[in-house]
Amino acid sequence: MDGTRRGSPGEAARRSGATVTSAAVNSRDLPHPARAEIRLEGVLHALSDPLRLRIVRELAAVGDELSCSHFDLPVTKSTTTHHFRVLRESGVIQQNYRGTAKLNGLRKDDLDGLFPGLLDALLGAAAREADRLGGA
Amino acid sequence: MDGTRRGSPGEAARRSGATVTSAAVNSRDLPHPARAEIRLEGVLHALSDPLRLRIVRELAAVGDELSCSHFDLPVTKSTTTHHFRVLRESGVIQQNYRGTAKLNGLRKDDLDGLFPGLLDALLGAAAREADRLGGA
DNA sequence: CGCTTCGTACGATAGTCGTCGTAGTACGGT
DNA sequence: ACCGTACTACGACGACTATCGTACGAAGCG
Repeated sequence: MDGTRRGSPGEAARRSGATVTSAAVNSRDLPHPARAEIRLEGVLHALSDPLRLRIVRELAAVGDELSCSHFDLPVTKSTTTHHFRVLRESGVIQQNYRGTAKLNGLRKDDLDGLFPGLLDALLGAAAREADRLGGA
Repeated sequence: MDGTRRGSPGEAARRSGATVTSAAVNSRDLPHPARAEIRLEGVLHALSDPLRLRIVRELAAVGDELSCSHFDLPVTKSTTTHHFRVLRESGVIQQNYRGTAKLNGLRKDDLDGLFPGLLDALLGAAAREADRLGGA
């Protein structure tokens, strides 16, 4: 599977919103791929994991940013961090530190810009499958 | 990643559609997952490999069944077989022996039935990305 | 029948992935 | 200053994956 070298430091240091409410504490910056850096294969791979798909679905349902600790996943903290990192590095979500918490938000605009209709189709498919399998 | 252990030989030996275009020479039968057995995560995982995505794209573009040897992939025969198997076992394609050749066809009906709009969105996204990246 | 073509099966190997535990860093409250 | 909370980093481990090479089976053609 090739590999989106995560090493490259600089770049992609822009926050979209600027968080005007308070002082915008961006002491720690996290490396995000720029929109043009997002690869379809990476997105599909990120979403091919049940845990990650679940995270994305919840994020989409809420429509807002959620902290990592908000999710009640059946894995340890380390693993959770790992999954969020995969999602961030593939360009599916964006993460910003907010004090001690880290807020995760879907990069819906970027995804829709690159692949119109894909995210909705994916989310719809996931909802359908959850309904189909969970409808016991 | 768990799930779908392919190791077990027997099992899942049902063809769903049967899709009998012609005389259907089914001397050697290949195990396909039934429509209800297809899992979104499996499909996404299958499509997250560049080689396999390319195969599916070509299959969709032609709209017909193609033999394995039709594809000119930068890997050996063994690896090609492997990729086609992953695609078949995830429910993305169906394979039928036709004399010495093996015809591969997209399971568009099943996929559309399970996840309406997903395949088209995926194909569209792949086309867009190919255009974006290959537009050098 | 022998030979070629098409594809499979069976290792083998190197790399990636998901998972964990432990230790560590950053921020905020008391 | 101290401690708790939130998340990370690193190392490890087992499982899976992509790739290969070689050997094999099945269908068709001379």
